[in-house]
Amino acid sequence: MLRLYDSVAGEVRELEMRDPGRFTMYVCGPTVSGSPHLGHGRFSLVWDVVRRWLSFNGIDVNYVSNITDIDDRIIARARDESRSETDVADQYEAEWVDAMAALGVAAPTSDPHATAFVDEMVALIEELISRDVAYETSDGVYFDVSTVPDYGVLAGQDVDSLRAGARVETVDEKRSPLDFALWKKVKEGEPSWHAPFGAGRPGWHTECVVMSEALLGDGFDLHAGGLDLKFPHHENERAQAVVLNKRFARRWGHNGWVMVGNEKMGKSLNNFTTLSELLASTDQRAYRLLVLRSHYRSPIEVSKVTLSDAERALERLDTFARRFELAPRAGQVIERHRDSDFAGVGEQLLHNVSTRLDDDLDTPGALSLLFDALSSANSAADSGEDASARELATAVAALFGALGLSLDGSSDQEVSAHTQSLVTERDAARAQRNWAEADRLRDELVGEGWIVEDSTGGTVIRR
RNA sequence: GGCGGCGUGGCCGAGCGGUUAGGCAGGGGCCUGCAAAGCCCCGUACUCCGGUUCGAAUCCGGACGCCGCCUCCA
Repeated sequence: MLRLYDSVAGEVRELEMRDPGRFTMYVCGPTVSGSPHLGHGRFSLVWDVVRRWLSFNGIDVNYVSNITDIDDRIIARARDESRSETDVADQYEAEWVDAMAALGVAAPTSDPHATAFVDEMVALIEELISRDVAYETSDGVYFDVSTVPDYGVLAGQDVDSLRAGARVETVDEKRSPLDFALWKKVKEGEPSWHAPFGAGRPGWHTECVVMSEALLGDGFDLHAGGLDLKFPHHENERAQAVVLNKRFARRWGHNGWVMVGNEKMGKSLNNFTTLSELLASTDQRAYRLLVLRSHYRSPIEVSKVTLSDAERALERLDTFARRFELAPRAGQVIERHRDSDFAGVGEQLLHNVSTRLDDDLDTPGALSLLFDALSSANSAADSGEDASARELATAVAALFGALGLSLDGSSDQEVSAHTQSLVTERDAARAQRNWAEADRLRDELVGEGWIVEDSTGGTVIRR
């Protein structure tokens, strides 16, 4: 079973399942107030890999990831652009869905929208008020963090030190600067929902508690997201649940940032590359490979250099797939372990890779094994050991598939009659050892954009 | 101010006390008519200074540099 670093325990722990064989995970999704960027891509890819790995191992994964479709920034943009909040949210949700599909991120089992759960949020807030852990002010309802004994576990600090560093002035009626909004009362021109404590909209932290509990039930197995959500978002979610004696999430996982020139990429720094920009200019698999190449908790540097680096590695993988005609195995959505993919030396590879991945998702370690195996398979094939070469190659492809990376072994291209005749002529020239003519024909093919390679079967071309 | 993280060879990036990470780029070689692909070999690496140890990139202490969280952010 997969072991992952748990942010509350502060150590790597084996995941546990509330219901054996069925894994429940909640990943905080995007606020659809703008175009998704590389940071969104990273968290999606990381947790997609976790999901795929569990699934590959025969576990049914219930993967919930929300869409926050009401929020201050959505309202601000709607106002700036003189359109409705719904319009803004719909546009960026559509962009989100497209980007996820392009990245090969499997669609969530459920994708709850915050606006569809407002009634449940209101009910939760009422309960928190009745328990006297939340209080109303003139502009909203706030959660009193002093009522949660271990508030700060995720931040790794106690309440006093958090309070000391708080950069928010206590100019309102909040009891503590750390208290956070459960409900924001409506202001002029804002969308709102009715509530006993005044019309308004839910706070972000309340949304995820309600949606995760509603769809996965209490004590679900893993709550994950980007490191920047650890505090205060996840801390605050947890506070609301814990104060009501709920177990909430059994494990908490956080992935590292995307860095841009030594700075964290983020909305506040306005230094982000959108996913559509990325996907328009690179192989769609390049970012996934980049993400897999570093540990999920480490920061990653995404640049033109690291991306093109990944693209070259993909070319090598595709060449490999072509050599072993692995195309039929490519591009499957959620792979399940199949014994037929892992025979002989391939089974050994599966074992070794599993050991790495189960150890806090050591994808860099797994990749190094896969690349080693790739070389070994090529080597075996070079020396005519076809059986073991094929065992390895099949396993390599299946394991890349398990990580969501499909190898493109396709070679069928549209070849015009003219191009085909050049190929035929070249083979004839080569048969006559007329190298000058063969080279001239090769140059002509290359001039048309083909990559030309000689094989035992003659000239092979591809784009 | 509080808390946390990082500093590895040209670049990216693993490493959690002793043995090859891996990728990309570069050099040499094998194979090939020449290429391409593939395979093999190679590189000045662990910020610095102390310490622990038979042995440290890896543990401890210190210095320097960098980043993040404590506010919306994946």
